[in-house]
Amino acid sequence: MPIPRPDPQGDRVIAHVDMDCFYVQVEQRRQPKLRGLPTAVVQYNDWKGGGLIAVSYEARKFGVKRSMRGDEAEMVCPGIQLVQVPVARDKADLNVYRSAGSEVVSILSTKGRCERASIDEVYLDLTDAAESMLSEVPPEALEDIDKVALKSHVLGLSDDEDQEKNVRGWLCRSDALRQDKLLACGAIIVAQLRGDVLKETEFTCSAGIAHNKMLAKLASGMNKPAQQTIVPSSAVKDLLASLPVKKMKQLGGKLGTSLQIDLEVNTVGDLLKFPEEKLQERYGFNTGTWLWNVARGICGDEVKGRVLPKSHGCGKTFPGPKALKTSASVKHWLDQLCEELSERIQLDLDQNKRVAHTLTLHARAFKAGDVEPHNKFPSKSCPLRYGVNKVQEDAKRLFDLGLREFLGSHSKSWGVTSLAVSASKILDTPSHILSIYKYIQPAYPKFITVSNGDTTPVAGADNLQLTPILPLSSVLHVLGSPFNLLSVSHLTQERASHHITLRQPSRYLDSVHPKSITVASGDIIPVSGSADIHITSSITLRSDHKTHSSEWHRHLGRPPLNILRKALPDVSIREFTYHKVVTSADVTFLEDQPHHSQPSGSLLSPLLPRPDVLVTSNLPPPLSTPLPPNSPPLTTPLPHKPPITRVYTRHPPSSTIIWEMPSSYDILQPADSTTTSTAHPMTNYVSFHRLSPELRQFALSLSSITIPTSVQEALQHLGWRAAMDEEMFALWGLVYKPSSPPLSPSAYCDTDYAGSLDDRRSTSGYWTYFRGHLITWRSKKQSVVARSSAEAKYRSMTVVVSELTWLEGLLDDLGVKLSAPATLFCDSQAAIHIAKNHVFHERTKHIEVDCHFIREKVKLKKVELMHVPATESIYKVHSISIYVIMEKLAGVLSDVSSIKNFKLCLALSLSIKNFKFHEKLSNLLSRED
DNA sequence: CATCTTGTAACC
DNA sequence: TGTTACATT
Ligand SMILES: Nc1nc2c(ncn2[C@H]2C[C@H](O)[C@@H](COP(=O)(O)OP(=O)(O)OP(=O)(O)O)O2)c(=O)[nH]1
Ligand SMILES: [Mg+2]
Ligand SMILES: [Mg+2]
Repeated sequence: MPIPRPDPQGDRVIAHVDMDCFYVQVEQRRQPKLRGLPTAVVQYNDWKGGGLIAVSYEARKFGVKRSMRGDEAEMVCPGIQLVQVPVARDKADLNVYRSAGSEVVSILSTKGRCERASIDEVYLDLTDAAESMLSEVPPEALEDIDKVALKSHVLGLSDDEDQEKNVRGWLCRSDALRQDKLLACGAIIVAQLRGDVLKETEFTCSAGIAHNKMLAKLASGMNKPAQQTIVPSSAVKDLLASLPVKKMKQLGGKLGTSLQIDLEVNTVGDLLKFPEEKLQERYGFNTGTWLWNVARGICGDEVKGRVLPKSHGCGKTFPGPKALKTSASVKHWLDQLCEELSERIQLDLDQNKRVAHTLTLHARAFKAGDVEPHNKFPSKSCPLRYGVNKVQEDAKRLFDLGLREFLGSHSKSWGVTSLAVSASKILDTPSHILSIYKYIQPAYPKFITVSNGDTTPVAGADNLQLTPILPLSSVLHVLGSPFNLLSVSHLTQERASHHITLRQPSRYLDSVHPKSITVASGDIIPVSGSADIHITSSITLRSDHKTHSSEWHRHLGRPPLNILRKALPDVSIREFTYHKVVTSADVTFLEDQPHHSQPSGSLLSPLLPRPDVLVTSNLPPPLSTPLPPNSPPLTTPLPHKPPITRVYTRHPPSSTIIWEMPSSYDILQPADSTTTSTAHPMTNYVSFHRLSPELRQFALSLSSITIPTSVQEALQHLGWRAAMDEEMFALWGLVYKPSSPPLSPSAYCDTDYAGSLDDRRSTSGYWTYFRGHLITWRSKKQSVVARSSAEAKYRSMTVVVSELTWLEGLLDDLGVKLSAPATLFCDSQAAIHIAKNHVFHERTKHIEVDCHFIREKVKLKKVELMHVPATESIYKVHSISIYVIMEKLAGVLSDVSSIKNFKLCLALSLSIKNFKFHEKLSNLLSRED
């Protein structure tokens, strides 16, 4: 239930976007011949043709409804195309819809705060975008308005013969209320976004544009498919007066029924006559207030800036005779569910750097002979430990715990009718903890004997994570080999989610000329016509369809390209599309310990009959025909190989890297588990409680001067405002040289060594710029205890270097030739010294690897290190973490993910930090007196 | 015990 | 921490 609150600002511009018959569109994109046909997506189909969960608009005309049985749908709509939901591990696998949803979100989240409300819908807060549009290019000044926008429905606007002209008139009215003008701007922005979505994903959607979430949601459903509806304030009263209560979100269930039956309220308007107190009395304070507001079209619920899910779950029902009656069958299904869940949280970790902290088990069960089941199977939860086996083990334990409670003293037989596991309390994680492992290559043999007896050189090794697209089933163990192998097709797909740029000349060979087993590394390189295909004459392109850059960037967890484009107004950016490219040069192995098959085969699914790709130690001749310009990606499947007689077995994974986390990983635990965390997860790593006693004392002693609690508050105070201006100038003015900004990225890194005296781990942050534009930023707690501030600083530099390397790679992809090496600003001469010099103090394994990495870069002139004197005010090595301050502000600001807010927040944080620094100084001085 | 799966949020 | 409602039911 939304928190009742009066509308904070009545002129927000909120949009709700909902995909049209979403799963159907996803399937139609996969099988274009289904387009235009009556189609439905059906889940399982052995029993009565399965259940429908999405229905195309063509099929709806025949009366086909969601939740119908497949058989029934075929009766009312002969010839209906029924597409089955993918199945994995004998259960529905919704990942393809999840990632299609993410594709859409990555486009819709570019114009304002975006809340992913379900797999196919988002709320957008377009207030800022609409206001800048109104002040810069108001609709009335536009000569040409997006056709999509002209097709908007405007509630309360009388019909006209030329409806488009009519709508244009409404959108461009110069004497309209400011509120309506803002909505008009919002509608134009939404029209643009919907056009982008269609262009980039081939999906259509519908949208509602209004002043709050409730009305926007209502509107998005009023005209479907592929349309948008605007709700001006003036239309709200009439709209609600005739709206059946059940149509309103949250009133479709019991509460709505109670309104109808107990209060004889049939339309939302009918609610108007009930005083707030009456509603509160009957339905509780919060719900009562909410209802009272709903009747008036008021909804202060804010658009949360959240595009990732807060939990992952998977479950399965075992209806009727399928009920599970033995502990072994429960274990089997729990294992399946946990395997899927593990893959999904691992993917979240890889892609989003988030860690789930709670595992919950839900089940439904009955007792034999129980007619009136009086108790339910209780849900149980426990801390989540990463690793498939551990999740499985814990889930089973939770089940057994629940079962004992469910059965009580009875020892009757039972049946389980549903099982579900979920992972929740997902927190953001320091970004580079895992990346350290990338640079620690396990020792691997120089040669390997493969299944046909050949000896072949090993070109390289790598660590990979199991993911949905790189599942256990693609991991092969070769008898006699100390390594396990991956199939190239799976590996390629896996690699598609990592950006690996081929810079060095490598050997490539064609998988059409295989000779012996090994595994190739997959890669992504940009392809523009034929321009980039010169890397080798023997590349095999494998891609089912072109993948748009936006999708790659989402995979890469990167900010949208438009930020970068903004930085390059005068540079023509090459349009490009990424294709998946398979190269088969480097041998990639997984795991440094071989695993052997287990005699009891429940974990072993069918063996892969043969390896996918064969590679020889000798380069085969290059492809005789180079790929022609603009050739479409080859979709040829890998060629059929003769069966190989060697036995391959699979094994449970043990490569889950999080197991190998240093024990310091537990710093991610919330400082105080009873504290409710704020919306901003940083509080879980850096928080007031975690400060040393001295620092805590100090922070508390600052009460004499009011420290602003929000950016807004600070902006109103002249002193703070001036301080922020100064910081803003220092941060952005310093870098930005409008006359001729250098074509090279730069970055700053900062470390608060003493910011965490209690655990001696440093917090570091970085921000990267390109021509004065902030491109990426992050702050995190370092995972390793540093021995000196120089080392702490040095560590944060290695992180930012990898970020710069990425940025350079991206710019290169975009065809931007850099005019100078990237610059890394750092305030620690000592750290720069470490980076520039080959000799330095003995280090742990971790830092040796890191150091090596950064020194290579410096040597290669990829990065230039610059010392920024502390007086330049960007970096002052204070003992107060600006992240502690930022975290507090961020809690209030609620959205540090937008660049504008981030800048303001950072500037204010630095101001506060400076202030505290001076306070501390004067404290120290006075004490010395 | 045959509408399945999965996500959010409030309340306790 | 566990339960319930709602969405899409
Ligand atoms: N498993 C399951 N999935 C559902 C159910 N209802 C909807 N979904 C899935 C399939 C839908 O395509 C997707 C989005 O739901 P919507 O309510 O937005 O409906 P849909 O997009 O299909 O049609 P629409 O054009 O929005 O009316 O969510 C359901 O009852 N069970
Ligand atoms: Mg939809
Ligand atoms: Mg929807």
